[in-house]
Parts: sequence; C-alpha cells; structure tokens
Amino acid sequence: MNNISIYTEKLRESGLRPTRQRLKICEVLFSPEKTFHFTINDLTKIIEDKLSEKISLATVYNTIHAFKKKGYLKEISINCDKSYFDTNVTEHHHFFDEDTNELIDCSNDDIDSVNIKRNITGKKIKSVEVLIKVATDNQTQK
Amino acid sequence: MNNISIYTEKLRESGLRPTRQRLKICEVLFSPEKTFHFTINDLTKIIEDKLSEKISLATVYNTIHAFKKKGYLKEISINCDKSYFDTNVTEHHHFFDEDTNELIDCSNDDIDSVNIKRNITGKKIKSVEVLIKVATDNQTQK
DNA sequence: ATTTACATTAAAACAATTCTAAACTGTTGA
DNA sequence: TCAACAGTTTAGAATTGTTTTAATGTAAAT
Repeated sequence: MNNISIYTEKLRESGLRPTRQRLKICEVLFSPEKTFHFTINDLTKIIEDKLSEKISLATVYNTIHAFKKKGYLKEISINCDKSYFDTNVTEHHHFFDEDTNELIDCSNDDIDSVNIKRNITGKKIKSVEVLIKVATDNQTQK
Repeated sequence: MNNISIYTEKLRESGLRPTRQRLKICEVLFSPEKTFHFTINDLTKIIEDKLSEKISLATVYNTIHAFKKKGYLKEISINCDKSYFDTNVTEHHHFFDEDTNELIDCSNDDIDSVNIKRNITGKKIKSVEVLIKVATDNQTQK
C-alpha cells in the first residue's frame, strides 16, 4: 500500500473526499518522518514550489481547517498576527524563539505536566498550552 | 495628588507626552481597582461611550503599544484573530472560555508553577505562559 | 509668542482570513 | 455507464484587525 492509498483511506475514514488537492496537501504534511510547524502561507508555497502545482489559498484554508477539526493538525497559540499549525497532534508544549520567530517542540522530558487546581463551573478543560518565550540575553522582552 | 497628576507623571516618566487622549486612556486603564482584559476595539468603545469623546483608532493603537513597551500592559497569546491586553502585568496565567471568548485570570493558587527542565542554548527565558482553554462539555474543540 | 518635535486624525494601505458564486469532480444509484 | 447530486475548487471580492500616511494640531522648550 503506497502513501497515496493511505491518505485516501485516512481522508475517507473521516468523511473527507480524497481530491487531488487534498492528497497533495497530505503528501506535504504527513509524509515527512518528523512533525513540523507551518503557516497556511508556508504550506501553500511549499505545495506550489515543490510539487509544481497551483493551488488556491482558499482550498488550503478549507482543507487545513477540515484537518484540524478531524484532529490531524493542531493550531498553536502565539502572540502573533498569523496562525501556526503543528503536525504533531500529541499533547506537548512549545518554546518560541523571539529572535527568529521559530517554534520549537517541547518533549515530555522538557517540562513537568501542569497541575491545575481550579475548575470553571460548567466548563471542561479543552486544552492546556504552555508557551515559553526565549530570546538572546540582550534582547528586550516582547 | 489626584489621578490626573499620577497619570501625567507615569506618562512623562516613560517618555510619553501627557496628551488629552492619553490621559483618557489612562483613566480607563489604570483607575479601576481591579485589573482587566481588553482588545483595542473594546477600549476604543469604552472611551467613546463612557467618556463621550471621539478618539482615533490609530491613537489607541499607538498608545497601547507604547504602554506595552513600557511594561504598563501585557499582551496575551490566544490562538486568535485579535490581540488581548491585560492591565495585570504580574506573572500569571489564563483560562480562556471558548464559548464566550472571555479571558479569566489564574491566581497563584489556581496552578502550580511550571517546571521547565530544558535550556535552549544561548537563549534566556523571557516568559512562561499557560493558557487553559475551556468550553461547555458538548462544545467541539476549537 | 514662536518654534519645534511629537501627537492626533481620517483615510488609505495592508495582511491574514473568510466568503461568494460559478465551474468542476467524486460518488451514488438508476 | 451515466446522469444527477453533493461536496470541492477557484479567482476574486469582502471582511477584519492593524499599520501607515500625510496633513493638521498641540505640548513644551526657547
């Protein structure tokens, strides 16, 4: 079974039609052995450059949001103007390098699990995200 | 010494001229006994409604960013389309209610301090922020 | 008072994202 | 197999939050 069939299956199982565009997106997102972070623009550029195929921005937005809803992707909170997505959908946290605007995964060993001692009545915790901003020493705090 | 003189001093100390508009903004931001959260739009509306004075959006943006740079305000990271600011500039964390888009302060008692066991070489930790997203049970995860 | 540098403003520009409406394409079932 | 339907893609327009611009106004130094 090649990758394409795997993607087709994955998409179909979650009620998404395996279209040419979605398969291209899967190819970029899910074939690397390592997980990675990206913005919608990054992704669109990668698809158009690497796969020499034009794709509409709107399609990428739609598809990424569909993937996110299905749990294939995570959206990451940064104090920022644009959304970052992560192909690592396991519970984990991030370092954010303010000098380079680079996002670095924390492993389980990097940080102890966060202990929350308060409940908001009637509400359930949906996610817990820790963002550790770092910069070179002389840098002013953002 | 009344509030106006305090604000004037505060502004002057940080290299900002105490203009009529900036004093109005100070009045809204720094006179309440409790800290609070807001977006630029919120703040502009409050000023225009409560103080019956028109103020340019650009002025509010400029001033808020100046205040932030001086450390009078904190910007809060939410996976979002708009920036939230906090008049509470001490180290603390947040709950974010996905149903209402409301931001709730964590007190020190609500959450144990986060234990970070990894260093990024050459970088210093500038901030550690925990964001706990909550929603009613039946809500789909954002 | 005059000058100068900084501020304010409305409006335009901008960037990220979403919407729209028309064309297109998997899929279903006759 | 093919018509028909529902879901998709697309380019472009619209929207939203934010920043810039260029003209005008104002605080403070002279």
